[in-house]
Amino acid sequence: MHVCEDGPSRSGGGDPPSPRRSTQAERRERTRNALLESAARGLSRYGYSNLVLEQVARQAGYTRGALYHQFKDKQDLALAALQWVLDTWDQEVGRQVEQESDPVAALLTLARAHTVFCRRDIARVAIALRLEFSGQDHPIAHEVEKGYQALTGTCVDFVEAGREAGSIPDGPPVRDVALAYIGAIEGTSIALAGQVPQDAALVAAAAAGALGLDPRAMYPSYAAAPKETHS
Amino acid sequence: MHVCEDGPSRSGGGDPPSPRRSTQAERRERTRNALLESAARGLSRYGYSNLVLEQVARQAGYTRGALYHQFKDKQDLALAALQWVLDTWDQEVGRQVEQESDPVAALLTLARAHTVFCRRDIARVAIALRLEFSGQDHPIAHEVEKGYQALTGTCVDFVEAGREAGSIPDGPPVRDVALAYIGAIEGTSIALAGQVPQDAALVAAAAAGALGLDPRAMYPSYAAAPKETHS
DNA sequence: GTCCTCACATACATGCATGTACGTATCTTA
DNA sequence: TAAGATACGTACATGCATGTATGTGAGGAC
Repeated sequence: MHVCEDGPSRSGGGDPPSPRRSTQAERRERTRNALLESAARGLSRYGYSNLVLEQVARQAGYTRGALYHQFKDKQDLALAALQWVLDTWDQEVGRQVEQESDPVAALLTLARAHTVFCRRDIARVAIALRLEFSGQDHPIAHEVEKGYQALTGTCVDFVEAGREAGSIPDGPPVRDVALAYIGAIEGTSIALAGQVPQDAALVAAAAAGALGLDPRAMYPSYAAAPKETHS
Repeated sequence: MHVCEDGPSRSGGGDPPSPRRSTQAERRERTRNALLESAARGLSRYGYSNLVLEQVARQAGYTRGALYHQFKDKQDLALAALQWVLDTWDQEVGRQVEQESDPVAALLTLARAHTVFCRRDIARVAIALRLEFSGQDHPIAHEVEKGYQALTGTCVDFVEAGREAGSIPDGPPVRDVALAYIGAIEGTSIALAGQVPQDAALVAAAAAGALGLDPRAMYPSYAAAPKETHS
């Protein structure tokens, strides 16, 4: 967002059709974002069918009129909210993962960053929509599955790279391991929502377990434990 | 159920007011079970709000009339279906866990048995209801939370016992570990639904990770994975 | 300043699922 | 067999949320 404030007054010299600053568009964007965030919270809390647009709009400080002015219908709003959450996820989680070179480090960073991401109310949007629409021929189902498939693809690549590098042991098919890894992260992140200090370490431990890695090597909390060398 | 079949024909001699076999109650029970199973599948697939009673009854071979004759309203049906699932879980999973003496063995048995339990359509009932009602003051929410708290209590006890026995390493608070363990099992079980051969081992691995145990010690798949005609 | 457009609010219409009242057939008791 | 109860089907009423049409006031172009 390369905006500064309002009150443009760019009354300088030669200015072609340069809108000094589109106050209209800015206003529109603001309310749109407020509606999207409210919708995302509502979806995460109540799911799609239980989501009442009156409450969504009210919680954002508007009425249903504003909502129907920006979005075609309820489904359109849900899709936009989902996209908004996925974008936020990419910014906050994907960005960190990209900076890791080692595949195992990337997977564990993803687990921890996702846990932090889940500390908000927005976190259960994806799983809620998936539970409600999975297996149906519905645009929302398709969008959610697309997101999951992208994530799965990334994880499959990391697991494969880790196995080739020898840092992830052989075992079940790579795809199944990746699915288990994702499921473990999601499940533990939701189960531990709010347990702020310990959540990241435990999610990483569960993720490590799905990958076949010793979880005690992951975080300092377990470092003090007696070295239980396996047979 | 101590029933045999229908067609009694107990036309022997002296028969006092012995109802040959309560055909009415039996009939009622049959349709009740059919409706409960249908409702459980529906809840697992669509959630509560998306659950249409017309479909529930139809899928069981009845109409909404039969449903409203047996259950007070939709909420009553959902509560009964939830109870039905929990009872089934106790029979199929809890029974096996009780027979384990070692706490770690019990926890891993629970993980594997739960995975097998989840291979049906009934499995997502609990998490679906929890997602839809958590944080609300609703009877369904209370019932679901009661079930989760019972499970959590059991797992907390096992983790404590395991730590005292030295088979589970020290680390985060016991309760957090138990929550992570349960979340890992749920998440992986759902994510791997259908991957019949490998699911149990991977769920056990994720659960082991949450507990701080080396997952490779858990299942033979990782012990000897030499072949693997990976493409 | 006039006109137009856009952002948003308000009021109305529609649909759909729930819940209820009532009708019918089967079983039970005498 | 007759009378009552019970299991279930059918038809109607209600509520609630969505979607649409219409109104109002604040920008922006001239």
